[in-house]
Amino acid sequence: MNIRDVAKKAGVAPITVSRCINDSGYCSPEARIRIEAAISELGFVPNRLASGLRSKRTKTIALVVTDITNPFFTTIARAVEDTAGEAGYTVIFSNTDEDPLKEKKYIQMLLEQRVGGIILVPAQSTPDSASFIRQHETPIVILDRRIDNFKADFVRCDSEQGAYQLMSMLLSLGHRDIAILSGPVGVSTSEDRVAGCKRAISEAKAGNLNIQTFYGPFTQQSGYDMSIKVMAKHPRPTAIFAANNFIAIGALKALQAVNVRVPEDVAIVAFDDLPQALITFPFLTVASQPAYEMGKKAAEILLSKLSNENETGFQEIVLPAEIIIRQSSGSPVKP
Amino acid sequence: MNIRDVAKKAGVAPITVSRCINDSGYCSPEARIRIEAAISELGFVPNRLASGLRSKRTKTIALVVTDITNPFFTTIARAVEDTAGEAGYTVIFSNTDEDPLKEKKYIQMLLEQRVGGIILVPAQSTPDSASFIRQHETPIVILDRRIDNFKADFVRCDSEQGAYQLMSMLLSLGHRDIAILSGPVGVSTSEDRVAGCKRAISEAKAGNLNIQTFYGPFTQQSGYDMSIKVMAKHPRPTAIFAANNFIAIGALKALQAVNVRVPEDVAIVAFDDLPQALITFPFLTVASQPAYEMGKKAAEILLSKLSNENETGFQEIVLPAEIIIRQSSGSPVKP
DNA sequence: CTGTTAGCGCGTTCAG
DNA sequence: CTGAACGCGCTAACAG
Repeated sequence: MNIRDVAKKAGVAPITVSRCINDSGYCSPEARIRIEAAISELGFVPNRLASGLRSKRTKTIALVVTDITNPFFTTIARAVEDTAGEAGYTVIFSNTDEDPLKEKKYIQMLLEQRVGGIILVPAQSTPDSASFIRQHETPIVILDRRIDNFKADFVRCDSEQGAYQLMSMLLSLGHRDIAILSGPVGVSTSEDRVAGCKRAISEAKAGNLNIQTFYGPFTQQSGYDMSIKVMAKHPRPTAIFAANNFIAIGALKALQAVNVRVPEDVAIVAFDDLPQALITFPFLTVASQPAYEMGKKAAEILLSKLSNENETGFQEIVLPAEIIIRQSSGSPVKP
Repeated sequence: MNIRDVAKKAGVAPITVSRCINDSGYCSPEARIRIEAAISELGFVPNRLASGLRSKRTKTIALVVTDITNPFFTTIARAVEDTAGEAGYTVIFSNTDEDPLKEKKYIQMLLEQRVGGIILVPAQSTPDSASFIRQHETPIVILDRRIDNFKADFVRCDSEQGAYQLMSMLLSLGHRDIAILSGPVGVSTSEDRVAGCKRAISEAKAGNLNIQTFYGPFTQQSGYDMSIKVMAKHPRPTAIFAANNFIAIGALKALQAVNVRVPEDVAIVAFDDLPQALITFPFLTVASQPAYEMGKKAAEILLSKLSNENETGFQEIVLPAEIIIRQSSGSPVKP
């Protein structure tokens, strides 16, 4: 079953069917009616493989993230899918588990499928994967995390500023012994958040500051382990900055395990909010990232690259984090 | 750049390159070495569009779910991707938002792409979408929810039994006024869970039972709204059965809003657990579905259909729900 | 065990 | 504005 069968049935040439299906070129209204009738009568489904092979363009894009179980990325995935779906694109999601090897393998697969473009949350800040994509003339948008020495469209949240605000809050509440539970070294969001904290600290000019910084994966386990370690220290910190949602939850569980009250004994602030649909009692004071907008913006940029080939240079979109004050910081709650 | 270029460089025939890349047919070790050298030297990436067009098989499957923001489906997505990825398959995820029209649109797109097979969580129990897929000779595995009058491979959790156990627990704890906050009518998981409740109720043979059943979408908002309504009734229920995780969270928020304590004033049990990575203080007594195993099993069945064409009829895999007793039911917590 | 030939279904190109 | 011919890159079928 192909467009020739449809053409025969509708009494037109195959190419007319093609133009009708793809809205490329003119197709007379009466021909369109006969063609559509033939299509539904035959149950014809156009073959995008053949179409893509011939035209060297596919209506498929890919989103590569590092952890699909993190609601932050789930929300991004949804945004990308909504945006791309409206434009008639299919989205392939891939999950790298922060593993550069898995990332490389998936990118290879995506290029083999000739996806039209890729939105990449890089597992590491080296440009290998992104360069590989670009070598194959596939448009790319970098999302969430920076890649060193690589010029590209880039959508991210202002991690530095969000962390700065959270840390400033802790300092203004009088905390002097603070633990920073960061994400992994070599990931820009980790580093920006630590940098934001450091800026707040240096601007505070407070005396007797005791700031400890720990690095580990963006996981609950890591947050738990780092917190247990932290709580054994003397002097014990009176506040914790958690670099993402999973680390924060790990920290809360650890403090619960060692019978430390939040926020009475130790205050906690965190980067990344959790979706309200999943949380019964919102408790954490957070810098919330506009995940949906980030995904939407990334998809829009990619789609515009795919329609207009006019290269207008690269853009960097930086969206602000929103500070949401709740109980965990021990700070006065907004009315 | 194509396999002919590679073949020329390696001094073999194009078909030999093809056989080497796909491990189909024999390729001498020395040829393989020369071919691999040529591939990496040229930066060649095989074109799966052409391959799929010719061979009428693609290394791509699709997973269609109704709500990608629900961790239950996220976990399934991850399982499918892990399983398929190992076998060299790419997965396309689609999200229907419980909308049959969106479902139809996505399935059309997937068939156009000639995916090798589809794992479908149907938005409704009518066989339209599934029949459409089968008409196009694409293997299909139904996941989570039953489709009426349609024979197919089917992987699900035993909703009836899980609900039966939860409801039995409430009854044995002495509750007589119970509200069932169900999912939508016409979705088999909803109906099975209500049926399980009803079986427990009829077996209990308790007197003075006052059971009210409400139906609504599987969302937090619906859980909230139904709970507010329920709490205004006289006599007020002393226990709530929530048909999924989102409904349960909505119920908890509603009870909090009207100053009803859980479990002291009202006990709550729910279907679906929430991932531990997202929850600080696990509180809900639940029937937990083996989401990862469900996704894995569905993917395995689909992949086996794709490799062996030997039709051995259809299988229905029913995995048990696990009852996890926590505080919300007011029942004695397991040691 | 390897190579040759032909064609998958479509869209580009150029002619009518 | 519509149609005919060709070829995209690959592999099935068959030959050597």
